[in-house]
Amino acid sequence: MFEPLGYAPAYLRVSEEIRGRILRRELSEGQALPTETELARQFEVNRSTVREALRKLESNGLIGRRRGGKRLYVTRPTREAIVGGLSQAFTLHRARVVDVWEALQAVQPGIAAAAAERRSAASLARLEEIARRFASRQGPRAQAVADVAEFFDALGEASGNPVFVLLNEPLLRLLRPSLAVIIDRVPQARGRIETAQAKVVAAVRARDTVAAADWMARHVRDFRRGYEVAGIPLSTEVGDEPDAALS
Amino acid sequence: MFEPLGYAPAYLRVSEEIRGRILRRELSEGQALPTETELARQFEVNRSTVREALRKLESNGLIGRRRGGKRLYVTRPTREAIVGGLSQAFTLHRARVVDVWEALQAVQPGIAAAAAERRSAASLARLEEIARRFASRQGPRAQAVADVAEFFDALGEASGNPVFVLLNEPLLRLLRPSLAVIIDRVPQARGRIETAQAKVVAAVRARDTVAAADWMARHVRDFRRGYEVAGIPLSTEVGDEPDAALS
DNA sequence: GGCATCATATTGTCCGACAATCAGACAGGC
DNA sequence: GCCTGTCTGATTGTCGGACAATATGATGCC
Repeated sequence: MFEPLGYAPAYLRVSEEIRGRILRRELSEGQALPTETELARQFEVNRSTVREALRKLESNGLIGRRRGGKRLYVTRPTREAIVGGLSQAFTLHRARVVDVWEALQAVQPGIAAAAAERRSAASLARLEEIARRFASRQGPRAQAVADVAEFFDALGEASGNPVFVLLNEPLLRLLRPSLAVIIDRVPQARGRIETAQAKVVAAVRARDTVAAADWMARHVRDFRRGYEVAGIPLSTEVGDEPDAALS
Repeated sequence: MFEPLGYAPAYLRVSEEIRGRILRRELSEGQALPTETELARQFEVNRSTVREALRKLESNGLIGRRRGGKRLYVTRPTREAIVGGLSQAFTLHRARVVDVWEALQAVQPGIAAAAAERRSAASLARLEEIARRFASRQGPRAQAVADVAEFFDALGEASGNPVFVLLNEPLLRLLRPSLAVIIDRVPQARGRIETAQAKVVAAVRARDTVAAADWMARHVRDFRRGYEVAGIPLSTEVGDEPDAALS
C-alpha cells in the first residue's frame, strides 16, 4: 500500500552524482578526477565515504587509473570490462552452451552482412590476415581457438557497429573452452573452419551481403555439429573461469 | 620487454577472492555474507578495506541486500543491473540509433524463431495479452512504448534462452526515447505495430519458426522507416538517461 | 634538451569511535 | 493466539585522525 520511503547512504549518493556527471559528459573522458581529499571536501563527507563511492565507479569501468599511476581518470568502460561483466552474468544465470550458440547464430549473419556492406580496406586486410594465419598453422589448439575468436572479433570491427562488437565478444569468450574441445576431438574441424572463413572473407571483399550472411550462418551451424561429434552435451553450462583479471 | 610486476591493493584482492567464491558457487545465491567485522577478521585487514571490496561487488550485482535489510546476501546480477551496465557502456561508446537498430534487426528474427519453436502455453498467453493490450489502447504514448518494449521482452522470455533475454533489453531500453517520438509523430505507427505483433503472435502460436522470424524482421524494419518518417536522424547518439536507479 | 634530486601531494591502509537502526527476545493486553 | 510496545545486542554507515609508500612536479645541473 505504501512505498518504502527512499533512503540512500552517502556513498551511493556520491557515486551517483559523479556517475551522472560522467554520463552527461560534464566530466569527459581522460579528464583527471579531483583528489579524494578534495572530493571529500566538496561533498562534505569523509574520505572513507568518497573512497567507497569511487570503488563503485571503478568496478563499473567509469573511472580507472593509468598504468602504475595514482590519480584516477574518467574512462569509458573498456571492452574487457563490459565483456567480463556480461559473461559473468551469463554464467550466474546458468546459460548453457546451446543458449550461447543460438545467440551467436542469430547475431552473426547480421554482423557479416553489415561488415560486407561497410568494411574498410583496412578491416578487410585484417580479416584476410587472420584467415591466412589460421589456415597456415597446424599449431596448438589454444592458438587456433584464439584465431577463430579473433576472426569473429575482426568481423565485428569491420561492421563498424560498436554494438556488434560489444555483443560479440562475451559470447565468443564463453564458447571458447568448448571450442577447444571441438578442435581437439573433431579432425575435420580445422578444415571446415578454414573453408568457411575463406568464403566469408571473399564475400566481404566482394561486398556481397547475402553470401556473407549465408556463409557465416553455415560457419556457426558447423559449431553445433562440432558439439555433437565431439560429444559435448549441448546442455553443458557455460562457465566463466574467474581469472584474476586484476586490472 | 618486461611486464610490470603485478601488484594489487588489498581491497581488490579481497573482492576478487569473494567474487571467485561466488562464481565457483562455493557461496550460493541467497546465502548471507559474514558481517564486515568478521570478514575483516578472516582476511586480516581493516574493516574499511573490506567495505571497499564490498562496494565493488555490490555494484557488480554479485551481492545485495534485502529490502530495508542490513546484512548483505549473495545475489546474482538482476537483469536491471546488467541492462543498466550495458546501456551505460553503449552510451559511452557513442552508439547511434542506427547501430542499435541494426543489432536489433540481427537478433530479433532469431529470437522470434526460437520462441516459436519452444514457447510454452504460459509465455504464449503473455504475448497474446500484451498484444491485446497494445491494440486496445489509444492511451498516452509512454504506455504504448512500454507495451512495445514488453512485447520484445516477452518474446525473449518465450524463447527460453536467458542469453536472448539479457541481450534484448539493453537494446530496447536505448531505443525507447526515439520510439516515443515515432509514436508521437507517425500516425500510422500504432497500426503497423499492431499488425506486426498480431502476425508474430499467430506464428508463435502455430510454432511456425519461419513466419515468426519473417514478421519480426518486418516489424523491426518498420522502426527504421519510422525514424525516417519522424525525421529522427539515424546518426543520433543514443543516450542513457542517468536516472538515479539507487537500488 | 635531457637527467638526477628532492619536497610535496596523494593513495592505501590502519585504528578507534559513535549514532542509527535492524533483529530478536520478552512481556503485556485484546 | 496474535498484535503491540519495550529492551538489548549486533551491525552498518560515517567520521576523525594517523602513517608508510610512492607518484607528481619542480628544481638544479650537465
